[in-house]
Amino acid sequence: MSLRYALLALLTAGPLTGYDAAKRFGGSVGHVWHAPDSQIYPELRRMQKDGLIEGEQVRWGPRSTKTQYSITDDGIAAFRTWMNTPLDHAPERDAHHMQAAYFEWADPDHAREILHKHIEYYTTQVELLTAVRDGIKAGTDPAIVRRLDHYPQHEHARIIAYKAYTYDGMISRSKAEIDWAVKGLALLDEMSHPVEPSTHP
Amino acid sequence: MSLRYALLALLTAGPLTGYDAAKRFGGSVGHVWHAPDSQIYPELRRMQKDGLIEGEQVRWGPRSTKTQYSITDDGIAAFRTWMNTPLDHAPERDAHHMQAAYFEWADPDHAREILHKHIEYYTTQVELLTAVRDGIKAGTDPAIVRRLDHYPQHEHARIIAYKAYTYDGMISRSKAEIDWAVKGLALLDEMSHPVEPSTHP
DNA sequence: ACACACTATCTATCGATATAGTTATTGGCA
DNA sequence: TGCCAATAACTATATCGATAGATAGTGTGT
Repeated sequence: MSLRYALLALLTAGPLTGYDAAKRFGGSVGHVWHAPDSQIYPELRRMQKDGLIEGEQVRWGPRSTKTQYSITDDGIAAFRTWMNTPLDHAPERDAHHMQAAYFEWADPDHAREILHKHIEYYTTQVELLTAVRDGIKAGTDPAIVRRLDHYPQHEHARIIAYKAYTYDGMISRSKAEIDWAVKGLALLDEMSHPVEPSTHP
Repeated sequence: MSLRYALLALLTAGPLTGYDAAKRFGGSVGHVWHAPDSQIYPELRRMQKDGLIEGEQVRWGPRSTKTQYSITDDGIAAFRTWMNTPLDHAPERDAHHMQAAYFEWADPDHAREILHKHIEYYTTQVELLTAVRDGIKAGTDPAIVRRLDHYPQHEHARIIAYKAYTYDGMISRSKAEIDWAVKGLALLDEMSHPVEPSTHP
């Protein structure tokens, strides 16, 4: 169900084609919510059927059209309702942490490689997320620019603050993953080469 | 595919029925990997068909039997291979952070409730995870006791250390979620009631 | 003898995701 | 003019996962 609300959220910043939405989910918004186009097109049609959005054929070059979707009043109401509803917490399903729990089954070098990949991945994430957050705060991120255009000045600070807040959370989480993996490398060292006997008197 | 390896991991500590596995995923192991029984029974049959596990009919009371599965050599090899393989990182899909990004659409009181629920959930998680981790370290957790029984003494320290390490990671993550939500409450306060004009001279 | 909670297994269905395509058009560049 | 990347839209398939059941035997207590 969340894809639906992710799409409604995008549409509160103005009309989009399915292709536009797919691009967003592949770009900056995709760091919080990702979806492939094969999910987006059918979902948009379902949402139109449910009256949450309207599709309009707009010109695309001289001899073709594309479908541009706009949020309806019903869509806005549904989005507002969802925004006021606490979400359930999905049961954990974390393959990376599960794998680490059984490192005694891995070669130490492979375990190290696994943790290095983890660090690498989240280091990239931190960079990407930080860039997006800074772009949001500076008002240069294209998505936020487009959004602010649709809202009065006095709401801009709030809109920016909540988005930056979300990205701050994602950044903290990524940094926590890096810290965890670094600790794991130390643990692997500790468990691999035997402890030197103490030379204390 | 990860359910398969989660099941193999469980089976490296001894044979299990589908019901046993379902109980584990509902219990302490379930904090890292959860699966409903409706997924477990068919997956076990597929794994048997693939030669990773063997099923044996064992007596259950005077007039019934149950199927107990044991890991095969092929299963051990497959698990070891997986344990040496870095996993892909799934694209983000975080409804809670996404929702927070659009808090300007929520009533401030509802947004606060949402964050309070978040704090409540992860506070419970921290308690549960800490209890499990301490039980692992103390060697009282039933799952770890059963596992250690199957392995020589000199491996016990490693087995315990990696499992405690995993739970430490989950605990840190849960605490990070709590911190994030607490910051969110402060932000909501800041954004809701207007800043008093400074009375500085 | 019966109630009842627990153990054990299995099925059906729906929606969500991942993967991998196909088809066609546009707009810019060589 | 022809090529090509990007745009646009859609399809097909498979697996995953959530939810809600059905069915039946076991062990305990009354």
